[in-house]
Amino acid sequence: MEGKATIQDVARQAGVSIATVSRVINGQGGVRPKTEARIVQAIEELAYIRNAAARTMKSKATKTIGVVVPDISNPFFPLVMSGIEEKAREQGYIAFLSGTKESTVVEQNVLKSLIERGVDGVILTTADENGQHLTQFIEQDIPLVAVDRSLPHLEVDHVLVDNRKGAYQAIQRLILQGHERIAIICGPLSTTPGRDRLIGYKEALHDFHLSFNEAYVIEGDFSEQSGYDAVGQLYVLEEPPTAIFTCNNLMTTGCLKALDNLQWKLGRDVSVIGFDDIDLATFVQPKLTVVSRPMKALGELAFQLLHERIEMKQAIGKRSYQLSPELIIRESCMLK
Amino acid sequence: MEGKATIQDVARQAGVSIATVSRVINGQGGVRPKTEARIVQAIEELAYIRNAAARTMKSKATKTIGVVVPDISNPFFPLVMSGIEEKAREQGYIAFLSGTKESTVVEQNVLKSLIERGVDGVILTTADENGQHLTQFIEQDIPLVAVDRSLPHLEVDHVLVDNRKGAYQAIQRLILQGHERIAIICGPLSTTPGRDRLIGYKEALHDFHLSFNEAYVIEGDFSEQSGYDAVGQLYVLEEPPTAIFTCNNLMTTGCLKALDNLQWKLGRDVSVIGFDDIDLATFVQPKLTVVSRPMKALGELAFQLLHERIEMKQAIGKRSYQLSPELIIRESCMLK
DNA sequence: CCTCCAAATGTAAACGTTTAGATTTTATTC
DNA sequence: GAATAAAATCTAAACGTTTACATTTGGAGG
Repeated sequence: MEGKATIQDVARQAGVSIATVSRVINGQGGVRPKTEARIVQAIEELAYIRNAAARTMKSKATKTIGVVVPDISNPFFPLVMSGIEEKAREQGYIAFLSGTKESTVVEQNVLKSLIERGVDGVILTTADENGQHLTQFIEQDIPLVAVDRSLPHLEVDHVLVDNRKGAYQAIQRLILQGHERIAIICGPLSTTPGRDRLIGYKEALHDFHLSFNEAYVIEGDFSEQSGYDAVGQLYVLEEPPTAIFTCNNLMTTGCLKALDNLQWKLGRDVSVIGFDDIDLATFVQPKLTVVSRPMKALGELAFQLLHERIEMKQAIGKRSYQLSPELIIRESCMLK
Repeated sequence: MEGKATIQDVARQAGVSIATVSRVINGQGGVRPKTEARIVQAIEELAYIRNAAARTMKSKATKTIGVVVPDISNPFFPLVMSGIEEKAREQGYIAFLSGTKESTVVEQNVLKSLIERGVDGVILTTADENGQHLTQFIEQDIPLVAVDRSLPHLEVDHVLVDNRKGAYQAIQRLILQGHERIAIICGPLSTTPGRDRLIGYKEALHDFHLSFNEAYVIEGDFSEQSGYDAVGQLYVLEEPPTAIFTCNNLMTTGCLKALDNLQWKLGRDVSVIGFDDIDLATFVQPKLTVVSRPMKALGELAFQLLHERIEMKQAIGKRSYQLSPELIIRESCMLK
């Protein structure tokens, strides 16, 4: 009774050959009901569980995917992950989750480790959009779906948020409320989301004939600290902005902390619109107006695309989706 | 140049046998530098990546673990996961993450799926502490570590938080501030954390000679909604409590929303202490006093224990850790 | 009670590694 | 330069499946 039972053990116990057992396990039919019953019983008696490694050796597939994100503890990713994981489970897949801490090198190692383990596909929010570190990965042609951050040089599926539009909507709102000095705390311009949200900002200013002022653009790095620091910089300007648009959840958090610290009153002295609808948004007073991304849907769609690619092996062209963010209007922007 | 390169291909290219290649790959030494160089070159030329499935067939180990939690989108778990994942990566492990949606059946399926894939160990926050659904799993004797929720009937390592103490500290604080009508919105009494926090509450009342009042105990289910509803029940009491202790992050969120709705002023009409230091805590006005759990440390310790068990195969006794929570005093409890 | 055919079952090779044990090569000593 | 020991390398057998192909079995029809 030692070590895990194998298909051999089951075959012996049921008095049949391993081929027959295999057929039962895989539900391929062509087995006499009486025989099948014996086999099923043997399986239960021995608590037999099939060995995926051996199975993989023949069939290649592992029914396993990898999910690689820059930062597991950023609330955005667990929400995306939950969408992925749920859909994956429905299809009999199971997902590795790895964080890269925004490091290209770690990302490369993680991907290698995933390839070794034979994942059928990978969903990636890359730490480095230029994507040169991914060549090794691409060579293996394992299906890859980019989420949230694009890989412009790679022929892979994309699931992105329409960042330009989200930012545009936010700025438009602020402008319509009479603001003219609008600052943006944007993400690293080396990333698509960072760049696109800035573009949306500029487009809105342009469309409404407001002038663009360098001083109102602070480039953060998506961290809470950078949001905090940015507010400090804006506050000491000769003409501080009357409205601030923060480009991700963490920087929003930092921004709000800084405002609180500086006694720069949210909703009275300064209007704020944040990116991403975090818990926090409805708890600050006044409640925060935000651009909300459909995070779970992002994950679900990403898995669906990946799954399609895994199933049909023929090459299909690169597909790009841009889900629309939604402006959720609360109370943090006052009329000017 | 098609299909992934195998150790065979490398051997042919380098003009050696597969055994020698294997030795190089695994850094076992006993290979002439010149030979090794040829092999390394061949590996690079062919972009060879070793096949974990085949390797697993011989060595058993997969350098893979499973992490199973009730709810991926509850911020608590990603934080634990980040601790696990980081330590795991350092040791060359990679982790599956699965959510069970608090369902025993899903949990069972997920675990089976993990066993099939040969995980070396599992870190589990179970949906059902009685643990009967885990017998199949235990039979396989795969190392298992229980995190946050205990499995009292199972001989497995535990990494818990001292919930009793955390609750005690919170209630003690409230009592010392002069409160006598203190409510608790606790978790399901079928779970250890649910029960233990209630026990801590009772102990504190007892030690300070306050009488215990059934009406001030509301059993929630750890969901935001249940926290919200609980406050409703407390509010309509003839003698509403002057302080509320909420037993997890989601219920705290629900509680705060309800207070806001009812215009039951936090920190003025009612004091609140929450469990878990969520972002939100520093954003409500007044800032929330909380019992804070060391979530990342929880994950790190869990992996460490698991790793130890995986390494040394000899049976070691069951180990239990209780990490201490910390009372972080802010402004949400006023003197009575 | 044969024949014969389809259905059921069995046999054996392959998947890509690791590794014990056999064999070859190299270096050392006289 | 032969003998020998040590080092390097090779051969081949597993590991637990799946699956093409071979073989057996059970009945229907005569």
